[in-house]
Amino acid sequence: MPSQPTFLQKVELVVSQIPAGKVMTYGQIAQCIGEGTARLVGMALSSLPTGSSIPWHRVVNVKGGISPRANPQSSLEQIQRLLGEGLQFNRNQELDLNSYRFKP
DNA sequence: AGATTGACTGCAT
DNA sequence: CATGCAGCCAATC
Repeated sequence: MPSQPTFLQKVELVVSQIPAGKVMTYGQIAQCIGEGTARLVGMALSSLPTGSSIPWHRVVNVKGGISPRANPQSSLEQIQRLLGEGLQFNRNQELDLNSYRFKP
């Protein structure tokens, strides 16, 4: 009998619901879960193991861009994956949330 | 067990 | 418009 789901697992559940070509902000995910805050979402994703089946690359900050992180190589990978899904970055290296934000 | 950290966000200056 | 600070709370040491 499994124990109660951790916050991390709740985040994984919501993130896995994001369709390709769309993105969600940290705060939006926290609100969708109904518990925690944007920071907790970011921390949860930081603890995800490499090769996770979770589309964590579809999670961006409220600006539609990639937040600065401990491992810059990972942010680059996130951009590459989003480009591969057909999203387009503007000259500020940010996405247009008015078009790409996933609205449940 | 308690202290520190951090992939955020909004408001103030 | 840029920069600073406070609040949020699980995960980690």
